[in-house]
Amino acid sequence: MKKLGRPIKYDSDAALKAAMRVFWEKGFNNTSLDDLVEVTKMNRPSLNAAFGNKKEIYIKAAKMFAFDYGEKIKAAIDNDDIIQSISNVMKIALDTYLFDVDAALGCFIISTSPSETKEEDIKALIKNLLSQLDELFINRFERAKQSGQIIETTNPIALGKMVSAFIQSLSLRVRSGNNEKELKAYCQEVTSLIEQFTK
Amino acid sequence: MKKLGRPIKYDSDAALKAAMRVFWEKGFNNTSLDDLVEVTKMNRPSLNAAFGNKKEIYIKAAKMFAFDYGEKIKAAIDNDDIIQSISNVMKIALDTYLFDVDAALGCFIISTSPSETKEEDIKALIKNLLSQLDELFINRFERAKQSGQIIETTNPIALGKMVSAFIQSLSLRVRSGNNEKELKAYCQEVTSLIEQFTK
DNA sequence: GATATTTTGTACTGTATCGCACAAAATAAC
DNA sequence: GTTATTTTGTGCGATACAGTACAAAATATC
Repeated sequence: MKKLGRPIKYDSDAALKAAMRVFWEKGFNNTSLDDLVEVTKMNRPSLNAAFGNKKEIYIKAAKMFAFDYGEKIKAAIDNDDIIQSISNVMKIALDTYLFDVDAALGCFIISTSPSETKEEDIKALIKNLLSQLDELFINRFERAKQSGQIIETTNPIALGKMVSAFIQSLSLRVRSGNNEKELKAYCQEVTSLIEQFTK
Repeated sequence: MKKLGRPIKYDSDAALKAAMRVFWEKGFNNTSLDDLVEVTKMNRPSLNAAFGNKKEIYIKAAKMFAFDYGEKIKAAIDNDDIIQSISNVMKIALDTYLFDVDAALGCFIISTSPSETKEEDIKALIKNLLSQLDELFINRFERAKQSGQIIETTNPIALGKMVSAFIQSLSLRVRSGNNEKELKAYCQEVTSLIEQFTK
């Protein structure tokens, strides 16, 4: 059954993706509604009807990023060998942060949210991201310890938070303009360090 | 010899500190010149004459933060015992990031610069901070290895970048609203992890 | 074909903002 | 005391921006 009234012209999902891309590059404040109108190919009232005001669009974009990113990380971490698992994660993170050839944007949230922490709901985005990353890696290292891949004296929680920190630092390194060669070497160093904890 | 003309009313150093405080809390874009006028107790033309335009004020504030922070870290790292050394650094970092009781602002640069990377000179602030932190910790771990405190098979570079990453993550954790208890526990975990690399 | 309903597109309103102009004030030099 | 010089303080001008009002357009229902 079709909807009454004039049909919608825009592709809601593609529009949000495009909005995400601008926010990701320019941040919340440096992105204007005019920018959003341009990249989404929507007009201002439609933007508002579809996603709410500017802050609400930003938050929807951030959540979209976090969800997609989370799915990719979960897929990458799913490997029985702990070293391969972490190595895959670092690779996916770097791919995501580099986004495409021209744009080295880092993590959407780490790059754009901390300057907006006056807004409690934006502040919460960071906290959620960090705790999700922590939990993901901690679980993975607990599994690795149970399967005997990690030496007994190490704390899976500490290891998990270590990888979490490395991945956050990677975002900053990407965003601040490190070149791809440096970044790949960095990921390699992380993996090597974790090998020290394996049997 | 006194200067010609009407005497300057403001305290240049105190004004820049006050400006730094606002930028630190609100970020570059959410801080208005009116805010700066208010906290510095200077008028707009004086602000401009003393520090340049808004972006130049921000950069001067960021450099002031980085310098002061660097000095504090260098003082804290100066301890013959590597564990005590890193423990001191984490404590100083947390103190700096918490700033005072009411304000949990994180690192000035990590909290406010990444959203402004369209400006190359602001982007450079991040890169400089990260490489300074890296270098500081790498040097420290190299010394620790030479003095036989660190086990031979570990790479001082990897350890240095690990602490660097932890300290950056700490900033994000502070900024996103983790409470002091959680944060202190986090610092403790970092220290414990490093003990795994000591003899 | 007429009517109701929903989206579109334009244009506007009100506000916040930055940087600067200009005269008054305060001091040193003469 | 007069003049030159520098800072102060007020206020302006120009711009950018977010959100919305309103009429036109496009479709479903009757």
